[in-house]
Amino acid sequence: MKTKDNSLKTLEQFKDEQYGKRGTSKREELETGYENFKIGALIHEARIKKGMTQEQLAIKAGTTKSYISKIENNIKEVRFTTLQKIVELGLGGHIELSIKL
Amino acid sequence: MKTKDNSLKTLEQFKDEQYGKRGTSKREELETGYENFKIGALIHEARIKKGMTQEQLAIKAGTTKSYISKIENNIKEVRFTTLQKIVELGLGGHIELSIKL
DNA sequence: AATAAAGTTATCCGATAGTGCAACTTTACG
DNA sequence: CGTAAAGTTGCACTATCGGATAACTTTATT
Repeated sequence: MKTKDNSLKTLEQFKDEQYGKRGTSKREELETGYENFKIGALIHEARIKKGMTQEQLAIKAGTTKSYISKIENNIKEVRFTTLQKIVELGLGGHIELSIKL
Repeated sequence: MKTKDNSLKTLEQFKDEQYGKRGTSKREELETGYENFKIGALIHEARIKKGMTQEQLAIKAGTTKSYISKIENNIKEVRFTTLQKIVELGLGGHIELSIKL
């Protein structure tokens, strides 16, 4: 459970909660890395917007709720096709991706 | 060199761009994006637009040209963070990704 | 035609994505 | 409060990504 009132978090709030409390210095990694956190935060945000639980999303996407949790918290890396599977099958949406040069 | 159609530069054209004129880059407006896409084609197109070889891209991105080739031909799956690494470090660009519900 | 650059393909193998189960914690709600 | 739903975490396991190297084919240039 993320919020008490069903409202969406900002990305900063999400980062604070997920990475600020552990004591591990993953925070610096967030700022200088490849912005991996965006994936988990994006999926989380999209799922909440659809009003789905992790388990509902997992079943639709053909995976497990534990895996969804790990992805949303950036514990596991995601293969790109897996990301597409979760978004398209699970959330009923689609990914728009562009490479800006 | 893959084909002799217009999408690929000759070696001389490439050298002109890379080592010749170091003036203002006119590539900033380049963008490669799809909704229904094969990730390999996306990377390939972006690489050609930057006038880079697979090997140059590989070195910049911290990988090998054989891996770049396999990705462009959709032989290997790509981890999302690897995709970011290739685009940001290798191509000097960035990914814009959004989930449409 | 010869040579070199660019790209493809093959193979090995350590690292890790992803599965599945289960126990645990946190939150929601009567 | 007590219960259940939602979410988190851990562990063992399998599939495969991805690094490294090298041989090979295709294309470009002289």
